[in-house]
This record gives sequence, C-alpha cells and structure tokens, in this order.
Amino acid sequence: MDKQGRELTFLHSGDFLRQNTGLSDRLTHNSVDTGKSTIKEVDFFSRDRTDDKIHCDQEIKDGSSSAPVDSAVNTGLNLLTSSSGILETANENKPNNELKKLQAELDSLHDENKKLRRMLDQITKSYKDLQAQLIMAMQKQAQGNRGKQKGEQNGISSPIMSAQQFMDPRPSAALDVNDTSVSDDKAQDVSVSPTNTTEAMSQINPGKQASTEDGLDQTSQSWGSPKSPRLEQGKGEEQVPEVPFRKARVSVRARSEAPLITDGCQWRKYGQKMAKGNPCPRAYYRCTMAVGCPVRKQVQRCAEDKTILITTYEGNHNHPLPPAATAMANTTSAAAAMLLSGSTTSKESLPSNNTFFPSLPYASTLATLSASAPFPTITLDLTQSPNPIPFLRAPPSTTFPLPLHGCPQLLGHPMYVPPKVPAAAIPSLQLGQRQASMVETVTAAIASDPNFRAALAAAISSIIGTQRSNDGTSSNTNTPNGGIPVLPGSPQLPQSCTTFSTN
DNA sequence: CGTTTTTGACCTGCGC
DNA sequence: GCGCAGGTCAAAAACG
Repeated sequence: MDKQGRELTFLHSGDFLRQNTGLSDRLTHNSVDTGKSTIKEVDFFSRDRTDDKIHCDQEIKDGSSSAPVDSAVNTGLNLLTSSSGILETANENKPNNELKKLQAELDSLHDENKKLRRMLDQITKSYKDLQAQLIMAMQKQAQGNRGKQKGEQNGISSPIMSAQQFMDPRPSAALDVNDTSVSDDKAQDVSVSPTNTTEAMSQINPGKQASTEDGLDQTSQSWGSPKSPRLEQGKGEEQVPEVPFRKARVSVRARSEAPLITDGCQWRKYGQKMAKGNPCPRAYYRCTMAVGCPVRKQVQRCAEDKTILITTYEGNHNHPLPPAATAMANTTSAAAAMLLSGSTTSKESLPSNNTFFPSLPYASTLATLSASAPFPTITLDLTQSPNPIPFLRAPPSTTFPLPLHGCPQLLGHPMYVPPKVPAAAIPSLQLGQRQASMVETVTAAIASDPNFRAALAAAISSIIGTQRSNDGTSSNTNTPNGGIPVLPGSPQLPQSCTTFSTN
C-alpha cells in the first residue's frame, strides 16, 4: 500500500493526483515541468463505486451477457418484496383478504423464483458438461492431428483451440496440440475447472475466488519460473509438460509520461534489461500483494514513441484484488474474452484494421492478437485517438478496434500534453472524467462484440457453476468488480494479467 | 531496520 | 558448438 501512495490515480476525482513521496528524482523523465511531484504511476482503471454501480446497471440493461442470472433473479425478488411492502403500507385500511392475496402472490413468485433458479442450475450444469466434452473432443482431435500441427502452428488453427491456448495457461497444457504428454485426465481436469477456459480473463478478474482454487497452484508453478532452472530441474519426471505457449499475455499500450500505470496491485521490481532495438530499458515487476503470486509484468517504453508505455501482464493473481485492480481486471478480462470469442481465428496475418468491426468508430484503438510471439499476447492499444498517431505495431495479428472515446493518449498524464497529439488540447480538467469513462467505454465497446457476449455468457455460466460446486453459494458475487462479471478462469482469485507499460 | 531498487551475473532458448 | 537475446536471481545500495 505504501507504493500506492506514490501512484497517481486519475480516475478518482478525489484522488486525482496522489502524492509522490519522493522517488521522483529517480524518474527524471517523469517530472512534471510545473514542479509538481513526479508521477510514479498512472491509474487507468481505478474507478469509484459509483462507476461500478453504473457499470453494473448497464450490464443488467444489456441483459444478454453479463449480469449473472442469479443476480437478476434476486433483483426481481427484491423488487417484488419492496413493492409488496409499499402496498402493505398503503393498504393498511384495506381488508385483510387483499393483503393475503398479495402475500399469496408473493409466495407464488418466490416459488417461481426457486424454480427458475433450479432451471438455471440445470442449464449451468449442462453447459459445463458440454464444455468438458468439447474440450476433450478437441484434445483428441488435436492429438490426432498432431503430426500436422507443427505446420499449422504458424498458420491458422481452430478458432476455439487458439482461443483456449491463448487464454489458458493450464489448459494450454492440456489443449496444447504440441504436447504429446497430455493426458485425458488432465484434459478432464481442465474442462471441469472454469478457470481453464480463460486464464487470461481470470487473471484480470478481481480475485474474489478463493485461493484454494486448484488452478492457482498450477498457475503459480508454471509461472513461478517456467524458465527457472531450479524449478525445471524436476521436469524430467512427472513435471507438468512444458508448454510451448507458456502463458497468455495481455499487453497495454498507453500514452503516459509516468513510468508506471497504477493497476491496483503492488509490484516489486526484480530486474531491468536493455532490450534489443529499444533504447529504453525493460523493467520486470512481480506482484507482491500476496506471497507467491505468480503474476509478473514488463514495462517498457515504445521505441518509436517514447510517450507510449507498454505494459505486459503475465499470469494469474492468486489472491483477491482490490477494487482498483478490479477495474483493470475488467478491462483486460474483456480483452481476454474477445480472444476467446473466436476472433482468434486470426491468429496471424489478418488485416490490422477494423475488418471485424467496421462499424466501430475508432479503429485506431485496437486490441491485437499476436501468436507469433513465444506467448500468445493480446495488445490493447490505448494510444490512438480518432486522429491516430502512426506507430509500428508488432507482428501480423488480428486487431479489434476499440472505440475509445476517452482520448487514450491523455490517459498517461493529465498534465502532460503531447505536442504531437491534437487531442491533447483537451483541458486537463476533463481528464479524470475521460479516463473514468474510458474504462467503461472500452468495456462497452468490447461487449458490443457478439462474440464477446457469447464468450462472456459462457464465462458467467462457468463461474456460476464453479462457485456453486465449490462453495454452494450464489453467483451474485461474481461481479464484485462492478461491471464485467468475473470470467471463467479468472474467477475470483486469479486475475488476468494485463500489462501497461510506457515505453 | 525492513523493504525496495539497482545491477551485474547467470541461465535458458533459439538461430546460425 | 557458439553467440545473442530474453528473463531471472541475488547481493549491494538506497530509501523510508
């Protein structure tokens, strides 16, 4: 928490600027010429509760996807109860029989509600079963085609498969076509666990899920140091099969003068390296919010435009996340959901434009999928405005234009006015609002994707099923983050990793 | 004094 | 096999 004191939170009106406690001298490039404290981090995602509430309301209105069914049911009950109470008060003088009528009606509604819940449970269960079967079938198919797969790796594979691979670190092991050692047992495990389907999303999700989740340990292990010699020493034996795709990554490009972007988590820097082709060093951070949290992130400034900070998240949090982190998690989870949604057909060489969403206003802000990298990566580009600044994007990939109306380039620093960026002329006073709305805008934009909706619905179903199976509690708690429901794979504990780095 | 950052060394994977 | 690049470790330094 100390660290947070050094961070800047732009989305909280009250916390608009948090005091930097004195590390500013280290970050010379971060200094604001006005003499104000150096900006340590920029919080693109933090929101206040009001925002969350609004977001939640929006989801409910949207109806199709997000709002967990249970919550909808409960809402109905509440409304009825409330309304009945009002009636009771208003009808004090009316005959008791009328009151009894209302009570009877209320009871009947309760019964109906129970029935609906049962139905929901059944549907959820059925969905899980089907999902498990699908995964198993896919794995078998993958094994059958393994011979071909090498060639296909660089090409386009089954959308579902690719999605699974991207999103699922663990599942990736199970689903990985390259992994000959995958066992059916493992596949089953994966299928059973909701976290499997969307690891990246899970990472993003504010972790509400209990750390007891089996996925955590596995994730931690794989993350702990896939490359770590020490850990790998035992790989000779029963070790979890090495997966070509170690982990899904979420990378965020944002314009920021701050060296870091506040994402609600605590990070400890454990290394810095000069990357080839980039004069700016790459910093490596590890999540310190919980002991053994496997989540790591890399922060680097873009070589082409040093005002752009690129942050890449890796791994799932194995601990609950604070609200501020939840907001970020929501955004990244949305991106992850897009990955899962089947857009992943575009593993590579798909046009980097708004081919998929021509109707979206700002193709300039994109989510990019890259399979060419060692790790499946989705990149959220928050740097471009309707008047985009050209910059080089990595490898051929599929892009998902995100209509960010919030002038992403301003996100990084409220006081910073990039000379190149026209949008920078926007008064800094509006930045807070803009940034606050940006998260929602991004979320809404992503959610507008039918594929995303489908994925989200599936995710919710998985979560609901999981929670009930795990603790028997209702699924209402799935949306603590105030907006995007916790997606499967990241359900409560794990949060997907999205990295915001400014290069 | 405890925690965090810095930084050089080390390890691994990959391409030639 | 060698060299390069990416990533991590861990001791030392810095910070609060």
